[in-house]
Amino acid sequence: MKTYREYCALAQALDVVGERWTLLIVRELLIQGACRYTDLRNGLPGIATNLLAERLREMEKAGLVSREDAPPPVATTLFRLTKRGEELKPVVEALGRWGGPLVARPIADEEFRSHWLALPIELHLTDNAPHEPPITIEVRTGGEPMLVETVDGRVRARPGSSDHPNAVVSGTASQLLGLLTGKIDLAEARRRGAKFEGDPKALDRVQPRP
Amino acid sequence: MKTYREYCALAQALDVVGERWTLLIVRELLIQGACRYTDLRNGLPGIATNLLAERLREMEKAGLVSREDAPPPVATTLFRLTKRGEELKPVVEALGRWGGPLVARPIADEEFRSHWLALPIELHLTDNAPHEPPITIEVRTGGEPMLVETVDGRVRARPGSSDHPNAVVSGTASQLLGLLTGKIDLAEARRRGAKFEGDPKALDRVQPRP
DNA sequence: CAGCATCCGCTTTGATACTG
DNA sequence: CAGTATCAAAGCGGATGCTG
Repeated sequence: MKTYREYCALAQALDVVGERWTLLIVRELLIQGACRYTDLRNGLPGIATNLLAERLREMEKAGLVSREDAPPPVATTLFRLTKRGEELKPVVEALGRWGGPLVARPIADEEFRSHWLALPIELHLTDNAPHEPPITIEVRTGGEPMLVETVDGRVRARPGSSDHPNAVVSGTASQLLGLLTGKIDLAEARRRGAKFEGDPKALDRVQPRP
Repeated sequence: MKTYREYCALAQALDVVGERWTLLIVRELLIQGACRYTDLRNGLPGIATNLLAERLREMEKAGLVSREDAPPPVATTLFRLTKRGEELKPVVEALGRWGGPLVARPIADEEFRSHWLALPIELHLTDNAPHEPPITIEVRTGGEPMLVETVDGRVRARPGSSDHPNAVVSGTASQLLGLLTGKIDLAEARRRGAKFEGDPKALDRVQPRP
């Protein structure tokens, strides 16, 4: 990217992360941790492969990303955020918060990956009873299932499933997003076609209090 | 900008504000309030005039900016952030904070406008004695002077000068930035060529406490 | 198959000139 | 002052091919 050539922290930040795709690559690495090239491509529908390679090189040079060889038997390259790269989390969160209203609607003709739910979940959900025993909700939509867990008074989301979750929800991305962020209640979510099994109190536990 | 077509708040936010120049236009309007076209051009060195016009049109359509005719006798068009546009402040602050380390060095061959100091000043400075009478520091560098004031326990910065400031500092952008954000002390700033007149306690009042 | 590099057509940007 | 018009250069997207 052509630099703005301004002595201004904002402009210099944009010189580094303002190019197309860069912050979405950061999103993938924040959510998924260390990623293979192919994992990144799957999480970034529409990116041209040469652009992904170029961005990763630039981000490595800028100190945002490090490249490491996975130990045998995997023997593949892993990309990981550096400390400096992780520090972009507040930027991603601020943008995600601002963009929240833009996805408060049914999903249109857009791509979706279930692990993207991790962002709004960790942004909007809270543990309303941090001293109770932890709970787990399994969230199923589209591809891989996600686990929503209370831990240390925070709500965490990660790919995976559980043998004994307190509840299991499934539905479209917008149904689950609306339900989890408390924009709609369980009855409304069911009316719209979402499925919920297990303890409704688990949902109350993490939905943001109005 | 081509949209990412992802059902993700971050991607949708970037669809709106991710294009080149857009967040810098937001910076100008956040710092300066309502601006004429020419004011914006002056605060965005290097922008092509057709791009500025195009971005303003897009931002108006996206609901970030409104256009109003200034009352006589000025009779010019003013651009102003809408409520939705103002809500980008946390995004600009997060990026500015992340970019801070990138300008913790002498100014190189880069453009600088004194009003850009408002961002780091309001971001890093605090009123360390909110119950004392308010103070004012005049900051002179490059073009127009800036005023740094304590008000309601916060530190505010705006273009302008004062008849009886508690102190007046002048120097290069990097000297003033280093001094105000407490990265260097007064003696060091003077050693590097900055001038300071008035009450050194005014500086102590607002420099961030380590 | 994972991890790219190359090529090509299209879009966006930047610089300059010009206008009501 | 507040833009529009024009055009070259750079960036992007898509397809394809190469290498360990």
